[in-house]
Amino acid sequence: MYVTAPLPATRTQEIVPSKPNITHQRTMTIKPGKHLFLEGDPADRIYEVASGVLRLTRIMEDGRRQVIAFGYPGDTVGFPSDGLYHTDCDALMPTTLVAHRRKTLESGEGDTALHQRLLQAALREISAMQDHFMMLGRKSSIEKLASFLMALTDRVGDRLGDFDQVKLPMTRADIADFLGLTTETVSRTFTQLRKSQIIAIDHINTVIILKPLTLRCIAEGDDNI
Amino acid sequence: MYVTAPLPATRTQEIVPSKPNITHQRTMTIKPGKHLFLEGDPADRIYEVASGVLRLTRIMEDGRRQVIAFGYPGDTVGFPSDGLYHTDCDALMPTTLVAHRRKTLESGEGDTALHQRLLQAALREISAMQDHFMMLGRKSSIEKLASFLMALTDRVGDRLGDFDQVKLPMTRADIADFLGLTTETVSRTFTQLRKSQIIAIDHINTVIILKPLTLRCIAEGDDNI
DNA sequence: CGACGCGTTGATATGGCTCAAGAGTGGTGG
DNA sequence: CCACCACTCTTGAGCCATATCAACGCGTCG
Repeated sequence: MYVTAPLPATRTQEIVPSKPNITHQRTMTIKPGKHLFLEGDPADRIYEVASGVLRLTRIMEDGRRQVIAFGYPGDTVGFPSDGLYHTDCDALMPTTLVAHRRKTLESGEGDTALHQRLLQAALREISAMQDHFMMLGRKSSIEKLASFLMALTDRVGDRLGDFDQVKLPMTRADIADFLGLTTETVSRTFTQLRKSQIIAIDHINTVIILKPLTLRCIAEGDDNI
Repeated sequence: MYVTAPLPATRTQEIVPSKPNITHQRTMTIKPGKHLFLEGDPADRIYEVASGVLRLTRIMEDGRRQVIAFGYPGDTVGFPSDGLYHTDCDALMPTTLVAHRRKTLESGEGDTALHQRLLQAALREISAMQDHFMMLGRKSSIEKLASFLMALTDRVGDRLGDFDQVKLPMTRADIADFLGLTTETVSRTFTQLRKSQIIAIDHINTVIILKPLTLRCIAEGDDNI
């Protein structure tokens, strides 16, 4: 049903260590389309994204897909539960990661400061997911897309004169599966925002936010523009 | 819009300490309808539910509500992010709690075993929320309700001869706001499951699962009954 | 050049929402 | 003990937002 087919599992063998000769290997690179881990894999590592973008997904047997999150630089992915990963994770572009032992999070042995950082990342993750709930459960398609664009712009947007600009490394299908919509609805909603002069679209994957305040109002559900 | 109005804030003053004379107060009781904390409150405590049921909610300005989770015995609520709570929390019935200092989770000073337990609870929470995402974003109303009933039955159901039985301490509106539906749709879906002889309903708030396997299939999206 | 993947747009279908009415259910006070 | 009231739940009718099905354009790659 969903265009983006579950890819055949190509995993760790595809990960290219950046500094192959150091004993305590921690930094690595992953190529677009390659999986960092799959749902059900033993979760021995937790990863901090240094550059690039990751995609965390869950897939039902019949192919329905939910994008749980996109992992941007500064994000931490791969939190274990019962020692396993509970999502698939792959890269949307060449992505560099710093890997940490699961023990660093779970027992705190060794690097206390790192343990703290990973723990805080887990707590932020819980908070971010709560936002996402409201979006999935209670917002209209235009509110969903506006929320998504605002969140991404706040996080990784660029100032462009009077406007904001944000690059979208993911496909419309990814956005749809993140927001609980179809690609068609996402596309129509982009068009609607574009025709309302709230955004402009440059080469499909770059969005210019012409009216950030208006977009934020839409995201919050202020229907009186 | 939603029937259950945001209640006036009645908070900690309503919490009844069970053992008022002990210095290191940790166990407490909260009455139905009373708030344990509100979104934006400083998050100085993390709570383990010992008995009863809590409700974690988020509310938009226009009244749209999302139930983030129900807190059953064994669950931990109140994970802080930036030192604040990010949901409201109130009780659906008389509920007893064990309170822990935020520091116990964050710094791990003192009780290492407890620190471990709270950390694991946070990781389980992340995993549980990922399930919830799939439900909110990609499931039909009947799949949502079936998932909800199965999860609750697995967690707190009773064996009743050949059947399973589960009590629902929350209203239809709560279930609707948890599943991203309306009360009418929840009610109609209950009726549909009842007419299909998959469940029976006893006094509104007790559900008997007549065909657990069928219900589980529906929850997973196996449409071929 | 042809094939494919992705995005857009159009036409139509439909699942869940909205609005409305009525049927339990429980609590309260006379 | 009953009458009343407030609240929740259920059911019906109609509608609307989004899904579905389909066609096509565009860019990329072999």
